[in-house]
Amino acid sequence: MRILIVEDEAKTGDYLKQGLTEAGYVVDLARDGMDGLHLALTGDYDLVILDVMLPGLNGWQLLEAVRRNGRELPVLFLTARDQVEDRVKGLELGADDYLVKPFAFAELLARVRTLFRRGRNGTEPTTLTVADLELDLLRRRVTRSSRRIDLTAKEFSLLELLLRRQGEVLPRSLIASQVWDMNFDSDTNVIEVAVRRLRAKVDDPFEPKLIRTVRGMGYVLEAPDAA
Amino acid sequence: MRILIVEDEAKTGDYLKQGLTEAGYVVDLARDGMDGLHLALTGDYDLVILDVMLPGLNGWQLLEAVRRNGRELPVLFLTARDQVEDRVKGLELGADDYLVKPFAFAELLARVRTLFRRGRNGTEPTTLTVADLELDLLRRRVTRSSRRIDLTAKEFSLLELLLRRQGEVLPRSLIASQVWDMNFDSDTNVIEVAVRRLRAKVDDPFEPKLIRTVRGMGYVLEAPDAA
DNA sequence: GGCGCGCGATGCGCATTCTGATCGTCGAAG
DNA sequence: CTTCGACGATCAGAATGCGCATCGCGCGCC
Repeated sequence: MRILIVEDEAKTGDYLKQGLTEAGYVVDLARDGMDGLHLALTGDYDLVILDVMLPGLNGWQLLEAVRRNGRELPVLFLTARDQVEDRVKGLELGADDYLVKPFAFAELLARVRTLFRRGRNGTEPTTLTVADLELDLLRRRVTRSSRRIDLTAKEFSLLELLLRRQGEVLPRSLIASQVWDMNFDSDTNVIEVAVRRLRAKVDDPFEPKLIRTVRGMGYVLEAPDAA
Repeated sequence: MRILIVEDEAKTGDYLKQGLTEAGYVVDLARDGMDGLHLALTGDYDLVILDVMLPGLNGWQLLEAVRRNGRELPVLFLTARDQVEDRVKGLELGADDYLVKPFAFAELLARVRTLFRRGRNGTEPTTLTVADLELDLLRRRVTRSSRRIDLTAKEFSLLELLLRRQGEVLPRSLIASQVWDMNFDSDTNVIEVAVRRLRAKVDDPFEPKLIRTVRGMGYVLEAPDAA
């Protein structure tokens, strides 16, 4: 299992390389976009981890070049929190997943493993679903009962979090730190409002309701079973 | 479940140690970075709680050293509010979560439990049971005899504590500090009231009664079998 | 430069929790 | 066996604080 990391920031790059090596992968590290592209085209990698901000050639330019060469290489994007636009671009270009910096290493590892699984079984669609609700990470599209739903960036991000951890009650502090980059100032209710808007789009026109409020605790997304 | 706390400030350290011990964990406390590192590498811990500001060796240096030794140890960072930079560094180094000081103890406890669930993948169970009573931590749901019971936040928290320490007689002072964030003012009877409400939901409609009062001592939850 | 849409802040209603008073019960001692 | 003291149980009203709907600003797009 060979992984190529393209990351210019030395500290992060070394850290990633070390961690993934310890996890049992063979890892190469390129420090800029041109090196990265060269390695990606010549080396025989099973996965590329790609920083968006790179000197020389940025992440999605690199990805574009790789795709033009007809490579099916799975790509995992790393983006800073304020580069959502880039992230979207990357996904449209055929990145298979992305991770917002800063991230927990365990999270990265999990994504990497998922990508490998996918790679072997042929390309599975990168979608998250619950009941008749479906979220397509690549196309950034949401449907429910086959009806297309348009979401804003925040709404999408929130729904994505809820879907990734479906069945779990997510405390507001967690949501705040994941979807916004704030350390929960309790004197704001942005979260409630965001949930309200999300519900208006994905729950109000449909049955059953998937987003449940757990008073004093947070929110869960789940298919309400009997009992 | 063994936890290592590395914290130089005596007050905070003692407070954490006491609280986590009462919650049922085995806790060691190191007062500086070098001690902490030594313990982290030699002791067999399931989680490290790490202050960023430490004499000798700071939090992320310690973390880096641990990672270099190939340890998969889950790490929870404690950072002051104005040390967001440090926090980011910590996360890049593979911290699994962070908490901004000052924090509510309940918040810490919740994070610790989440880390156990995720890190060890089920070492810490996601559901607690006694007799036909079942409590699902992730979904925050309670059932008895397969009948769904809706609990409020406080009720849930209280029942969770009783279940985690089932068979033990829990003094009121302990309950007060774990479920409420207070140091027992004896001139209130909130606990009795809360126990009453909880009993009304989980014991009154069922047999056998699981919550028992031990006069002069506190409360126990247990299945009243022979003995 | 105007317009529209997405975002975050303010004020209300209600579930939940606490307060305080009273009643019940357990245990010990006369 | 009876009585008394103390601790715990219970109840109803009060207060807290949470979650929701509405409102106005501001950014981005045309």
